Amino acid sequence: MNELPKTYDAKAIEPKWYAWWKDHGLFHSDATRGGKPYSVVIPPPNVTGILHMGHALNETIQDVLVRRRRMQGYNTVWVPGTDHAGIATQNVVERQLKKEGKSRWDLGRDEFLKRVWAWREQYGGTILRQMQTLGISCDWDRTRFTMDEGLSEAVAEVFCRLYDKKLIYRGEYIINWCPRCCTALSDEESEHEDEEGHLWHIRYPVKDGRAGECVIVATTRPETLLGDTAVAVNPRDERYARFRGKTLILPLVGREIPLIEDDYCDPTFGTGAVKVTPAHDPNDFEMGRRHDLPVINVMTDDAHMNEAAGAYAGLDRFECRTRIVADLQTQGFLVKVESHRHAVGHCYRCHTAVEPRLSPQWFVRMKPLARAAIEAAKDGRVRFVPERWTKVYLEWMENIRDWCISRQIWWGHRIPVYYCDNPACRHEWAARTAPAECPECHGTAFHQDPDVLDTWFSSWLWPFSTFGWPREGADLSFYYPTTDLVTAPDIIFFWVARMIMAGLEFMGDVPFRRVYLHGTVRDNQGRKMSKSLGNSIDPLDIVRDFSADALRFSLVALTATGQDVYISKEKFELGRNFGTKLWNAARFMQMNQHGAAVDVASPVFDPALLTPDDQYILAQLHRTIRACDEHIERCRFNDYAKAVYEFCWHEFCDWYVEYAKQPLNGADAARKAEVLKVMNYVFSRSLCLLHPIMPFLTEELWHGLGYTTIAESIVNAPWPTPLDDDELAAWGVQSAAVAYVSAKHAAMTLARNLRADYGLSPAQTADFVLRPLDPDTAARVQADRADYLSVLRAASLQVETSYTPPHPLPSVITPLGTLFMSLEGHIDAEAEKKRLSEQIAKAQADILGVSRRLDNADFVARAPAAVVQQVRERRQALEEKLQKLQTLLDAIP
RNA sequence: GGGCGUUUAGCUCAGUUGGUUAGAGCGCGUGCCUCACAUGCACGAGGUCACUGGUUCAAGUCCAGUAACGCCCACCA
Repeated sequence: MNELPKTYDAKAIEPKWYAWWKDHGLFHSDATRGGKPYSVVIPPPNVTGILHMGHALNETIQDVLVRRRRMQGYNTVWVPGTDHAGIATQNVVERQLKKEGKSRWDLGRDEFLKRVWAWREQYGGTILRQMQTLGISCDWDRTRFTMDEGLSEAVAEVFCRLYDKKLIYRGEYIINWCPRCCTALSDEESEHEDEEGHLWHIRYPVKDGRAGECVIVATTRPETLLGDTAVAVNPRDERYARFRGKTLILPLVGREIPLIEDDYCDPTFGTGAVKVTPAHDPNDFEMGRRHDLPVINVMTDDAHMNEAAGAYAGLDRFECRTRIVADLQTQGFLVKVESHRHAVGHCYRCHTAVEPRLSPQWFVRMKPLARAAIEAAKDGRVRFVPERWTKVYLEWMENIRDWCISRQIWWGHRIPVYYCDNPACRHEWAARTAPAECPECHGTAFHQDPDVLDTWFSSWLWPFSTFGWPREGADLSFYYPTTDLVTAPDIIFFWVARMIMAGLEFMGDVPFRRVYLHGTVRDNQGRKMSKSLGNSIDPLDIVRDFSADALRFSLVALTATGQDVYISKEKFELGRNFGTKLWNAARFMQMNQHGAAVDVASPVFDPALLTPDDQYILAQLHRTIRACDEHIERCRFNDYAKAVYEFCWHEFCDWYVEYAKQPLNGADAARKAEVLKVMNYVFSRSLCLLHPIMPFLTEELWHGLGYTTIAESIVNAPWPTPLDDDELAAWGVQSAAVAYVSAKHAAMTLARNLRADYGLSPAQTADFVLRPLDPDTAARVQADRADYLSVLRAASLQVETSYTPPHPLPSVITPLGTLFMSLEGHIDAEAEKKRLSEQIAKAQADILGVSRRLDNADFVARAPAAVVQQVRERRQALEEKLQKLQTLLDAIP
């Protein structure tokens, strides 16, 4: 047992313990050891990611759950890893290339991929290292990457199974296209944002019509008119009845296009006439199909106008828009411009405005997969916390659309589909491993699909691919399904929902039993933390300036279940100060036991030596253990943190340690030993309760105070078991001790106030033994703060009624009574009579109010018995108080 | 256009299945460098629980409506 230094040096201690934990394999998991499984997979951060507050919150919560289960003796596994993050990572490396003046095309596919892997080798471990400074207890031996061999095997397996079941198909549809990343996106990857745009009203002349005869259409994207192949109106729209079957002339282009009728058109919006551009709008595409319209794509991959745009070819889409509007204006086609607020999709990776575009892509048919996933949420096999997310999940599931899974990038799992190049064969097939020949014609001339899969196509397998699927094994059968998933709600569709579908489809069971969705970390103004806003707080800065424990404690304590949390740097003082407090409490204990061994593993208390204060702290400890268990079970982590905080600080340090100073400095060796026993028992269990939130500090104190007799590391120390009142009574802990101490506290407060306010000497108030006051002082008290008298009476009543000493105790009642009487002897009889009368009136009114409730048959019949009992007790207390007041009043001459 | 969340002390927020006198941290005021801790100790001030109506013996809590702020979803050009 080394002496603890005066200050806690987190910067040295935290890395020390983390290395020690890893060296001792304390986070290692082994399915073959059996027991009750508790398993969690981390939401894999992007391999390009750097640690931010969201990660810190997310991972701290998981660590709390995992560490507690480990202490409870579960066979615990927590799988860490990273996601290859297709587009994001490719973007990073492309930016790097750009600095060298090159593009990925200059390198070619193979060379480029080598560069990405090299990048990943060099920087890909960054976030994992950063995560370790938080102290999280993942089993690092299991670290996975979504492009590891095994996980890639899982991806190919899943693709082929779905392909064979015809749940994967290829087709030409309008998809969300990011012109900057040059790839298709899924619907979820296109983020809608309201923008202040315009609605341009454009005149489309009627062919061979009367002079000036035209149909006016309204559009938000005038540049797409170059690809128009029709104008549509609602068949019931009388305004356009006379144009039925006519042909219109496309402005600026001169192309002849038909006027068609389609129910899609809403006569109340705009002019009721819609320009139809099948290659650039999903609705227009559908209309084009219904009416067999030609499809004209007018844009290139990077959203410039192509040859089909004629004179506008080569222009950027927005430049083109400006030009088109100007030309329409000068040529008299522009009728008017309205401002118009509408939602525009943006790429979730680079925020470029998405261009709806006709393109051949791969899709997963989702409805068949969704069915089981809907059931699983409805029948509770998967539970969401907070529960409201169930509805959000179901809403999405029930309206699910097919998932566009192909991406026109290079970094990712390449689509395992092959095309035979033999012109006579042209066979297409999916294969788990690279084929040697075409299975149809046995030719060796074939090529693989150039696209890669959406990065989420590997993430949705994470809960079982990380345990070795598709291969069978002890890990998979023992740890799957995982127990809890902890994540933020923004990936509920991207990831959570899809994992549930994949788990049910490929494993036949849900991937996790419970999903806890925590809030978003925001800055003090409620804005999302982001680099561009410059408002982000780097968790590593907090670790440096405070400590990882302080970071963790503050985050957990400030985050109410599922609510967003607003953070500023000062808020981490909460955790730091708490850590300091505990550190000092430990130092105090160490100073007082002088290296003596204290039995903390299984102490036996002597009921004859336990004072009410000892009993009180023991009772409160067990109350706290119970509260912690309950709060963690219900994902109320802030309540859990506050329960430990409140107990350790205000009950243990402020009350018990202060109380203990007397016996510790006293001559009674037996008492002293007993107090140390109580203290160490309480403190060691408190450290256990706190360990899931503050792992480093608790480990340091565990060793510093010699608690290694319980367990070599607090990581494996047994989680405390709460004792109920009967069990505590067997130890000599009376439940009435709690009432006694709260009354004593009230009495002490009064005594201190009197001392402070009226200059009473310590001798007069020490141990509550008050000498009779001299008349002058008593008069001053009376004149200044007469209300003390009534407070004193209330306190003395409380003491008298709330505690029956189990054995002789330093009396609280008698000294208070002495104090009371000493003041009583020097009061103005008339004023006191008036005061007492007022008090009596108040008490009577209170009794009346309480009685009214008790006289109410409905209340007695319908309120819970415990509540009625409470009210009865209150009435009785009030009546006793009234009686005492009456006695006092009568005593005044 | 749908759905959800929030509104409680000067600030940031807790408040569980309705139940005795609505809590915490920070800040503020007063007194303390008391031999674990000034990153501290003790005491204290501060609240018509957004508004309106309803249900109930009882409402911060449940219901309906209103307002403000925020978030998510959505193929009205």
